[in-house]
Amino acid sequence: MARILITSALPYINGIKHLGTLIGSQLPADLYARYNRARGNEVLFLCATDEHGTPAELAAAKVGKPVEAYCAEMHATQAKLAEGFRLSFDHYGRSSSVQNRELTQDFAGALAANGFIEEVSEKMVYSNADGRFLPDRYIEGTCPNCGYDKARGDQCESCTKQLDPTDLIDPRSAISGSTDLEVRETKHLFLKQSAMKDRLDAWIDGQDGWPVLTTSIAKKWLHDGDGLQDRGITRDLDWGVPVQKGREPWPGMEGKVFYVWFDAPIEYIACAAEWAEAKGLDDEAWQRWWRTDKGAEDVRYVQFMGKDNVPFHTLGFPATIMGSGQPWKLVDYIKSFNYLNYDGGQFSTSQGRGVFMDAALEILPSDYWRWWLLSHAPESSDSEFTWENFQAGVNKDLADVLGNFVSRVTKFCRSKFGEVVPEGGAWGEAEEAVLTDIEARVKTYESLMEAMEVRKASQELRGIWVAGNEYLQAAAPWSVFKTDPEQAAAQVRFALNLAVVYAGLSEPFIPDAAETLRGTFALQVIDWPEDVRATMTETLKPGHAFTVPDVLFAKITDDQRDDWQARFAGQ
RNA sequence: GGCGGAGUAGCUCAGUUGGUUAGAGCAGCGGAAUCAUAAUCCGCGUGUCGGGGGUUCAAGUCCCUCCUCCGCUACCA
Repeated sequence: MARILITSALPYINGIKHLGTLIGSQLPADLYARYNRARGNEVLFLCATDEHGTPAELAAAKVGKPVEAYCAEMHATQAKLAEGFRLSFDHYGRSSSVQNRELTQDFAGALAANGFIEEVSEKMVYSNADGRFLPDRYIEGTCPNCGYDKARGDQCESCTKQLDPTDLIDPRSAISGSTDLEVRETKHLFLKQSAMKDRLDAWIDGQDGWPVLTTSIAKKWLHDGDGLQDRGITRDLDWGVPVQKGREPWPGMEGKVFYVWFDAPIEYIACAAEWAEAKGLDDEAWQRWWRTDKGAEDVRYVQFMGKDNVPFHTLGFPATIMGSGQPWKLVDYIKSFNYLNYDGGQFSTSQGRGVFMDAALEILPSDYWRWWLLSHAPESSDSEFTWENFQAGVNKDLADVLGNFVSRVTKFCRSKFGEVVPEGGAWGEAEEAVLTDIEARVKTYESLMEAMEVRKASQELRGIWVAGNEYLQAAAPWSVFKTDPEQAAAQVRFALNLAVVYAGLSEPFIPDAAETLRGTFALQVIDWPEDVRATMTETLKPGHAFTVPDVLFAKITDDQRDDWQARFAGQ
């Protein structure tokens, strides 16, 4: 039994995430976690909210709440939505946890002790009206290049020229609009990533079979320009992990916090500690997942994330671990995703454009979203959500192919034999042929799931569903029944057991439907069909009672589709 | 500007290290069946594989060049 540690990129706390975020990390991570559990592997699946930083402070201020309270509320909201989408986290933690605070401070202390921390004095823009230092992009002004009057301090969106905040003409705070700005000297800690460049480079080179997207982004950062740059890991903010050298104060860094991208990945580790605490387990319980000196040597660690997160997971976090000199587990495989676009453009939080997690669950059950998103996961390039494609995909795959298969066989059985698995007859060549076909397909499906080929796995699963309809069409028990009821009984028995196999195979994609089928067939549990033939012969035996289910997946109508398309268009 | 990804049938996409007449699903057309959510099953695809040039016995697949779309570009996360 393998041990697999799975983490999904941490969703940021400042609001409800859209479907692109969901398919970019959490959903495929959940698919992989569910699959591995079903195959009997020991899984620890972790995710958490990323809570620190300026955007959280601003979002809290906007609704007039203390940032701690705001984060607590939003965490609860996101946790509830995650549950709604059936994301099977073993623990959904918070980067603001005590565990993460201490671990982050410990890492910084270890890095400093090993000479990987440098103190650098910088000039930053300070807003007197806001009472805070402003990150570059929170400074607005007129672009010296093109005259655009809403250029940001990091880049002008109009002419795309990269800027320094001091380049801007008539700079003002993007938060308050105040022009009472000044440049102040401030000291920050930098992580000397450049000193670990060769080590990181060799580590990336040593990885086998990582997605091109993952390695190409890492390589770009390693070799672009002057190579990997050192990175500031502290900020002049109130909300974050206070800068400390382990348990000791850090002279000269009073009042500063660590940068979110320093403490957020560490939360992957801290989250395991939170999990242990929540479960009433001791430290060894989580350390065996994370400390290679305490049992994590044989753990396979897989991370899921969108492409924007790749640099921090391939370079920043590994540098933090390597530089600590401590035996923490490094990631074994990074599955990265491109972006999901919405109906010809991008999802936009500010414009309310696209479908967000809360709205999605209000209009349709999670299985619909899970199936369509996973079967269209942006693996090789950005992909696009359109209502037409969504409607067509869901109706065809879930309602027509899978749902209707279950419906036709259970209803036919009820009308001829009652709500009980019929006895009599025996399987013949036709059934043998289908069995052989399904067995081969299941093997393919399993290897695709293991390779995290999400789209291809969904296609193979669909093919397995189609095989059931093909069988029924060819066997035609409704015709056979007229002359040979026993033979028809055997055919129906075969098809009913096929539905059980489908429930097991489909659970990672559509857990609610799998659960419905479990109830339908009055089974305690539906396991993964390790041996399809055995499952088919030993699960639903003659005389086993079942209940004809309601429609498994109602179809999306054209009216609904048009209505939603208009509703989520934004602006 | 730099870097990366993509450009294959009306739509969404597959196409291993170059090798038989370039594939799948959806949509469309024809047929079968009528158990089923008018649901299923079978059959039907002459597409300049973005343009051009090159290497090769052979290129969607390698090289060069150009075009288009998208992303990233390190202080939003």
